[in-house]
Amino acid sequence: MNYWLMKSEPDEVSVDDALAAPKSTVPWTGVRNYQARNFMRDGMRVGDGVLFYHSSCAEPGIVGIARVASSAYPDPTQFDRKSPYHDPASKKEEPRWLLVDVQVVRKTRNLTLPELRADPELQDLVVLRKGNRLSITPVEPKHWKRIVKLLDAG
DNA sequence: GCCAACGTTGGC
DNA sequence: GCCAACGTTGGC
Repeated sequence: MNYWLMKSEPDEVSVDDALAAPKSTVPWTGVRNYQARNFMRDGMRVGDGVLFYHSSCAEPGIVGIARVASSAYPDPTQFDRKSPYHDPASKKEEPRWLLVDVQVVRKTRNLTLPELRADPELQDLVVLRKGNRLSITPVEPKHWKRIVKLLDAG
């Protein structure tokens, strides 16, 4: 079992939006970065733990615990001309972009970015690295445990 | 809105 | 294959 942190802009899909969806599950559309795609394609398994992170918002931070709910499959928005994620270079028979379904297990308090940065045990969390822009990053088990502990501590 | 950091594109 | 120009991310 692996662990991941996945960023979503709450203006697009917030943790509340995901909770309100059928089975609290949303397709993780719009990933257009090869490294992030490869994590979904090659690294993720159903049941993997996911930290649901809100980015590009007033208070960035971890706002929920989720799980990987499907294996990787083609992201339909790449073929949708009206979608901002449309990729005219991608072919149906050879899709360039993939996604997984993500199921929210529980909403948590917002464990904010400053709190994460302030924790000595999370110094080398991938998402905290300078210049990191990847929307999907692996999370080490020790970091997962620490973060869950911080979330439970309220 | 600014801008640092990084990824992608395309001319050569 | 190099690398300058450009585009995007995302915190502030």
